[in-house]
Amino acid sequence: MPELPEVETTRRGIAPLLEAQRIHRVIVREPRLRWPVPANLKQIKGLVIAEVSRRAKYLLLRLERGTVLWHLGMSGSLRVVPHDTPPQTHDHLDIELDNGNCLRYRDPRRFGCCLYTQRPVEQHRLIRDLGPEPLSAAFDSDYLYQASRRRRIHIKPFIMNSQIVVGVGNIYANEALFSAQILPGHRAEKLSDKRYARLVTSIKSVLAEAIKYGGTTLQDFSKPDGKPGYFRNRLAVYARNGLECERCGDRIKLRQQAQRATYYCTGCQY
DNA sequence: ATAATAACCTGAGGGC
DNA sequence: TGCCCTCAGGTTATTA
Repeated sequence: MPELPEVETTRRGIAPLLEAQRIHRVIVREPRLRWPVPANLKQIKGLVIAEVSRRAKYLLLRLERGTVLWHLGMSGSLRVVPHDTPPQTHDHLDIELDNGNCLRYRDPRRFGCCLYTQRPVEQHRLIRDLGPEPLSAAFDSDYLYQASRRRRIHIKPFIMNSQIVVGVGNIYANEALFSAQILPGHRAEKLSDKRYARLVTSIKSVLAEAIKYGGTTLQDFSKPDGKPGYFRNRLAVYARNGLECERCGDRIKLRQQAQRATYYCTGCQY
């Protein structure tokens, strides 16, 4: 499900309800996630949540001691509800707070994970080798151009590689390449520095715009308040195959690329 | 080292 | 109504 805008939308929704709150207890109904929910998660009982931050698509609950790393996988979502709210199917995990609320995790496909580490989270194996944040100054055209040299991989899976840049999933890779007018099947090494400058600008603007609209709701995703994200109405190519391109009027095409649906316009992407 | 593929899961939707 | 097939927002592990 969630790409960076959906995770950031989730973070903004739950942070004010969690920060400065003390954890009352942890309830694990289904430990079989992407990685099994570890026994040490129970150790967070009694700790105060200092800050809810984000790195890539990971939500980080920074506690007074240690950090909870939370990934929503393809179908995960988080909401804050009164702790006596009856859990529904696929509500796998609750973090109850002293104030009577609980942070509830739902994830039908169980591709997400919830881990706890007391070591500096930057050194965690899931975090350590990640590329720069796409909305940071470190992600610029010079960086991306240099990273692309002697890379024969197609540009679309290249920008979806979290070691190159984080947070760009299938929806926004399609949208950013359309915005930059770059065909997704080009080899990364073939594109000029000038075209990378356009691509970097497009990635930043598409992600920032999607955050502004609260993310994209296709099926599972909803914001922590239960409402959908409205960026779906602003998608230019994703899930629009056969429809007219808003820029040139050609029909949007669909093909498979690295096992993912790729939407593009041969009229104006080149 | 890099790139392509398989795998992990459940649910929704379409065709018959 | 039900069965079978395909597909879905991610990432890691395995293979070439």
